[in-house]
Amino acid sequence: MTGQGTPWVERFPGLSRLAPDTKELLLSQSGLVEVPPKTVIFGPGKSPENMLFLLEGTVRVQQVSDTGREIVLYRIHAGESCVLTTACLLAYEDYSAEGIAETAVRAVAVPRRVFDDLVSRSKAFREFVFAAFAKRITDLFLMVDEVAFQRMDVRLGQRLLALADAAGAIATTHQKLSVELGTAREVVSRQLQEFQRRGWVQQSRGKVTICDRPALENLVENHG
Amino acid sequence: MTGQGTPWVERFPGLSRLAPDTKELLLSQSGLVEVPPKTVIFGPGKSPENMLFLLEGTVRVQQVSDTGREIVLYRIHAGESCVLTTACLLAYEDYSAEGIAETAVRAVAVPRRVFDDLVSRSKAFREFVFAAFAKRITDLFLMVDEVAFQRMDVRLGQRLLALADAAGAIATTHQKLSVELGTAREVVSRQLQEFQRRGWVQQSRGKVTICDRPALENLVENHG
DNA sequence: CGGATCTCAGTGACATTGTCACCGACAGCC
DNA sequence: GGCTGTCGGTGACAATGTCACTGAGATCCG
Repeated sequence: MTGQGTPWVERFPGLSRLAPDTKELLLSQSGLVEVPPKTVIFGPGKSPENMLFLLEGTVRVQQVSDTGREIVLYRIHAGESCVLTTACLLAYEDYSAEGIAETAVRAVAVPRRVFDDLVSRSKAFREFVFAAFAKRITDLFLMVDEVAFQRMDVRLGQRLLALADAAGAIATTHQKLSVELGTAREVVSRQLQEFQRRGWVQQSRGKVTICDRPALENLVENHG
Repeated sequence: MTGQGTPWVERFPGLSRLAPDTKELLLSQSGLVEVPPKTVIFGPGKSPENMLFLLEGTVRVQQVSDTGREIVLYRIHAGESCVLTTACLLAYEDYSAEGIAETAVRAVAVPRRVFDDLVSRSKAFREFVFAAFAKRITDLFLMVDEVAFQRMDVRLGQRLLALADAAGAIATTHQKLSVELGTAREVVSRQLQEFQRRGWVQQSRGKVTICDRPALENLVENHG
């Protein structure tokens, strides 16, 4: 898997510091995988057998409740790894989270055996792995905090700002936004109407456009 | 730290499988710590420098929101380790979780250097560590699910059942129960009144007693 | 003992959010 | 054109969160 040009390990901030022989091992023992958008990469009844390192695209990880409702837990972007989710799934069978390719995804698959070998040999690799775990766990702490204590309008404002492109446009439905926040569609509709009434956003079918970004930012900053 | 009788590593399900020399290393390079109840073991502005393995007692980990509200994230019991929380705190300074000794706690402290050495050398130790991470993360997934989607009466019922002793007694205040669930005291008071009205619990100052355990279990099972 | 003070729990009014049932508007597809 | 599915709007109601206030026990100390 030594591609032309810069090898992929250089694109991972934490991995570029690996020793040359470790990089070589990682490069030679891994394989490239590509999946189309909307592929379910892992989920109930579908465990991954490899650790993935994302080169391109994003993977959305969401929890599906037995009540049928859903909430987005986090996303894995290019330059990040799936190690922790994968590790969880390997250790515990009774999970209910699923990972879905939001875009076309290119990733490097590292077999479990190679992963374990690398953790054993390389201190830099260990630091990469533990940093990924740590980041994920602190993010989940903040997630719990947000879901438990933050007002809906603030959370919606946050997501709109995070999902908007440079022009302030967001191509999504109220339904999808409600899954982002783990709430009901009607709640999103009501909040967006209120935002529109205040002149902060414009709506059309399947699309939301931010008109007054500073106003939304102010809402988020002052959390109410 | 080679105590009399069985060494402490034998009390950890995942560690008893370590190779003899690894156990020896762990035993010789670690120290015993004891802290009184209510000690803040880690928290904002107080990073721990060691990984802890709990021999006795429990540690409560809770998130403190900037709004002043709190929620219990999980507990660490005897036979479990603090590795992941510790790892997080070492990696990220801007956390807002804190760990508090609920009881008197006896624990073994393993320096970071020794921890890293063990991860490098022992496959069994790696499995122990990754299993701990995996368990914690899947638990946090479920926690998010519960906070986002579960009804308050069901969640309160769960906690009452979990916290009650054999006689069904729970020595706690409504305030403390509200922190367990991340809600307001008034909400707990109202729910407990409803439970009492139905004859499921008895209340007195600083104490709740379960009278009809099957009824509560039924509430929890049928989640409504 | 009596009073000051604190914690604990109860209450009502109200705001926010979740649930349910239903409706019409729009887009794609024969 | 009509059929069908998705998308979004609406009103009524239930559940939960917020606020201000109350009194009942516990503790402390004079």
